[in-house]
Amino acid sequence: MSIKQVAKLAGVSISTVSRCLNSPDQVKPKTLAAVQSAIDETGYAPNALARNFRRGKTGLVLVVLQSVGLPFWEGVMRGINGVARETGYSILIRETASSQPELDDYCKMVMSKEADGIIVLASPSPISSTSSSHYSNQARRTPIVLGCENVTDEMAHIPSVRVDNRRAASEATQYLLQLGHQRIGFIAGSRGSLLTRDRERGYRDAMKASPRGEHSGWVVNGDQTIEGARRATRQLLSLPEAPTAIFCANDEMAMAAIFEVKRRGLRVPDDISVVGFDDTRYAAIMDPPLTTVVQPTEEIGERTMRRLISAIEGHDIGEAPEIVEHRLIVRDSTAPPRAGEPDNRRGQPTEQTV
Amino acid sequence: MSIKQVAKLAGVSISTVSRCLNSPDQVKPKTLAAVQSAIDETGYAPNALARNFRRGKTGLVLVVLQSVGLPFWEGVMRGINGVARETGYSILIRETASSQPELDDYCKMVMSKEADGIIVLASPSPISSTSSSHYSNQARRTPIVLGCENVTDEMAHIPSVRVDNRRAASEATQYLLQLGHQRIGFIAGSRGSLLTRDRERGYRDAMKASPRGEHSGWVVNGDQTIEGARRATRQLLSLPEAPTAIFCANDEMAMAAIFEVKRRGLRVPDDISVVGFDDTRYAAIMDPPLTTVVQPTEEIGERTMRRLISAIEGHDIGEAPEIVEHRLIVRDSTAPPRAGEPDNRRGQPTEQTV
DNA sequence: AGACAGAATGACAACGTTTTCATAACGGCC
DNA sequence: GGCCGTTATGAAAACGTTGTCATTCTGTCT
Repeated sequence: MSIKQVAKLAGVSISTVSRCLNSPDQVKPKTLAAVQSAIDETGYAPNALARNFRRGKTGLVLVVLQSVGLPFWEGVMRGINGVARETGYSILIRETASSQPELDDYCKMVMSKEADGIIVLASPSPISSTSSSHYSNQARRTPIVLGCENVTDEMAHIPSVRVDNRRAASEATQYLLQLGHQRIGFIAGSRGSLLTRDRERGYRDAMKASPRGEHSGWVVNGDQTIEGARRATRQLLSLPEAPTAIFCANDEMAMAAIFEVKRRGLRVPDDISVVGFDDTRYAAIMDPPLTTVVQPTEEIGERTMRRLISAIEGHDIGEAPEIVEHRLIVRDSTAPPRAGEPDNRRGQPTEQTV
Repeated sequence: MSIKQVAKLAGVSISTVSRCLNSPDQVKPKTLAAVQSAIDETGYAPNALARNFRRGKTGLVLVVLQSVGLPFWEGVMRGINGVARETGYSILIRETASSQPELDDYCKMVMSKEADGIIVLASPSPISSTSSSHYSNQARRTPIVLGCENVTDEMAHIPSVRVDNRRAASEATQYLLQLGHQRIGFIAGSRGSLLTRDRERGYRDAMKASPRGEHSGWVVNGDQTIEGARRATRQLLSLPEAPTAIFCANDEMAMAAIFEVKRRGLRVPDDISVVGFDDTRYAAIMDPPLTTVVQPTEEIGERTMRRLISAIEGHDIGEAPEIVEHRLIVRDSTAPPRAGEPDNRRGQPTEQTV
């Protein structure tokens, strides 16, 4: 079942068989047919291991994400996969959820030819504080692109494809301000992530520009989790002057926020408006359907992958982020604040606080 | 940066360097140290391509799933990943969402040494009608395990790890019957999938065993999609005698069903009870929190992976499915039917029907 | 000291491709 | 028919590792 048997059976040399597979136009039709039938007869399948070894390429792209199963990545992965199929790459997945290796470890996988390049979609702690210089050296030579820049500061110089998180968040906040909200809370994601910090900055930009100025007390850490966002929401709702609107750094936390708001007996959007970020597949069928910032996820995936491939092929792709367009999609989770101030102590939780 | 340079620098042969890496105890401490420092100096990283080629193993497991981003697979993938890390395998992802290759194509990837084995988590059209015999031959030699058996009939004999979908669905239906519901609708998944058919069978088992007998008209195809489930729900709600409870083949469709029920102005569970299947990460924070069947997803992932590895190592793993325990978790989306029949024409849609 | 067992190391083949280079076949032209 | 320019094919090296086998070294025992 190696190329040698096929060659013998077809009565040609192994070079010819190889040529039949890789550049059939260089071989005479008659021999091509002979080889083809020998291949059919033996059921020969080229050994990818040998080929890749010889070529010095794995044909693999390492995709690092927090966890499979987070709806946001659906579109991004679709984009990546589309380009992968088109270009012959396969996708190696590594989840950071359980263990949290450093970026260096991923770069080593490229050095040791376990993959040709890296796409980082999420990485809670991608880099140790001690090895940052080493990392830089390593990463500079390694084809690597960030999708959505959901990463920490130290990686800020690595090429990325993403929306302008800061502007998007600013616009979403402005939208709430225009509706008439003045007390707007922000539920941030995980501490380390640039993406989250950018969104927080956008929120602050908009708040600062508003007549009421900045309300730094209204930024609460939701920790990028459902539980964290619920906790954050409870915090916001128990403030002496509770916000009339909550902007969440992603849809999942918005879902959690809405859940908590309702548990207090408050209504969305009547008592509290909620805005999310991402427009995941469930945003439109939530109750109420969620006003949120939509990112062109598939495009992000595609462009991330193309940029990475370009880097793998040795081109200089620079450091500048590629910015794609976002858009605020208004659904039913937002409304002007009520004339009378919402009384956030009115409702009782319908369930024990976890 | 190959083993040769290291050998030269350390003043030893390449065999010794190789031994230092693979069985350090067979080499004298002094030479080990010399080699180690040579490795450090050169920054040498073993070429995985060459090693795998030599060993004839890819160290890769192909995981086929419908789409990254579907919450259900989160736990399963975590289980798979845990075992993978422990055993040194990496995970190759292939999504069937966009293109739908046949199972044969995946088997070919194993034959051509692109992966060592296959885990099928979902596959809408895994096998062409024409090549089933060929497939069987191929698949019988190929290490392959199904997780959750979300697959078509022709693959029924392939080893799998899953819950007893039929019994689980039957029990969930029985629960609704015990609550007092008589008219219970079922929203099925995609046509081809065994898993879905098993759940439907379980539903029918329970309905047949109940005094009211079977109501085959109440099985509607939800197509495993949000849109499909919404359509199915609308269908059920416009029946002359609309059901007072709806059992959905998965949580996502249950979310969609609840959304449609509410759009009609009906309440869950007051007017209509809804039961899901899977207990995804959003089930508990839906409005109302969803009564659903929970599967031990992480355990499924783990056992699937272990079974596959066993097959890869040449052991006979048989054909019998490994069954893991399910459990109905009751939340707030289910309640006894109201004394008075719900009037399902009362409410008006609050939004255009899509 | 010599011999010998055992440990440590080295030389080299092998894995299955691709690719370069040289050779052989081919076809057209004088 | 011989010559030449193409085109088609074959021989062999190379990719970097592992593993087998033979060899050398080390230390211990007589």
